[in-house]
Amino acid sequence: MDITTDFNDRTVQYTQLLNDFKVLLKKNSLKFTIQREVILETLYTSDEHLTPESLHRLIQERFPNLNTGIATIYRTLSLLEESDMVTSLSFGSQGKKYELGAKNHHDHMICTTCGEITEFVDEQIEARQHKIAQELGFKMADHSMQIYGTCQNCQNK
Amino acid sequence: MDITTDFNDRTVQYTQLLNDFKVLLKKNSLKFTIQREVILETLYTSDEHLTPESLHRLIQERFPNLNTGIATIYRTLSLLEESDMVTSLSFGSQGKKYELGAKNHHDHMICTTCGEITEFVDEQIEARQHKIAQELGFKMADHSMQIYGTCQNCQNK
DNA sequence: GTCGCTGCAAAGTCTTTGCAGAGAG
DNA sequence: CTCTCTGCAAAGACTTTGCAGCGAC
Repeated sequence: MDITTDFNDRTVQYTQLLNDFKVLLKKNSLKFTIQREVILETLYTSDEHLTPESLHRLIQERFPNLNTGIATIYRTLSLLEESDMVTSLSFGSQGKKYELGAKNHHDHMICTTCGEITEFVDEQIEARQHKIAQELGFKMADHSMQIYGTCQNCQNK
Repeated sequence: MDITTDFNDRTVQYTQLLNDFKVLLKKNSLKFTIQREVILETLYTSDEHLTPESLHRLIQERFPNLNTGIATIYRTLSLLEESDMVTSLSFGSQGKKYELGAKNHHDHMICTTCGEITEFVDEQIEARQHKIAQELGFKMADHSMQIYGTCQNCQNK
């Protein structure tokens, strides 16, 4: 794949995302602040699934003079989750982790030894899920699937 | 199906479960107490997915003179979860819910309006999950899948 | 200028822990 | 008898909230 194209795609995607966010804010008479942008941007930049705390730490590192409070992280994550711009994932005692929902839909394979999360999608499963919801009379809004196990790395240790 | 057989099946199942629990305790030099039995038995009896708090309330109602403390509920649930006798399910801000793992494996369809949980199993999905784990080099230990939506009841309101 | 937003610290909630007496093995 | 359990209350961890000043619009 051509690198320039790839870069452009990524840029366009973030611009798009940021724009969606601004529209969302305006629609609800909310304000676009530097803290909110930084949170969205950091979620976008990071490939990790972040806890409120790790997101906070990351933002403090990247923008030390902004001095963002943890309360703002919580408030913004709630806002983003309510608006379906981010989704959260919680498992075990490791707490709640957040990721941008704007990325393509995918499921998660979680290593219970090291905590690593691998993403995947399977069309067959997606199709069955829709069918099952229909059969049970549910109006399906969303779904999540996690497979737990030991990753290749940890198996070798 | 014959009712007597059904009753026997259920009885045997619980006896079996209780026995597994006793073996587990003995193996770890832990003691079999009335509180632990009551917790296991209440989990078995209840068809619901219980939070520590609702389990506690239920036990207080069923055995008022036992005066079981919430700390014991937490301690026993952790013990049971570590030993894979119960599994937990967490979603949204509604906290963590527990269910006996001894029941047959199944996935969950969750109504985000009323919180109702419906169980289901789909062989095709089960099979694909194993295949995917294998392809990604994971040694699969467990998995969970949730479909979120609106149940028939809530759609009609 | 107005009104929502932010950081701070205090307050909540949920869960875990220390302890002294009770109870299982 | 010994050593684990239990209930209680205190401590912790995580999250939310009230407030006064700040900043977007």
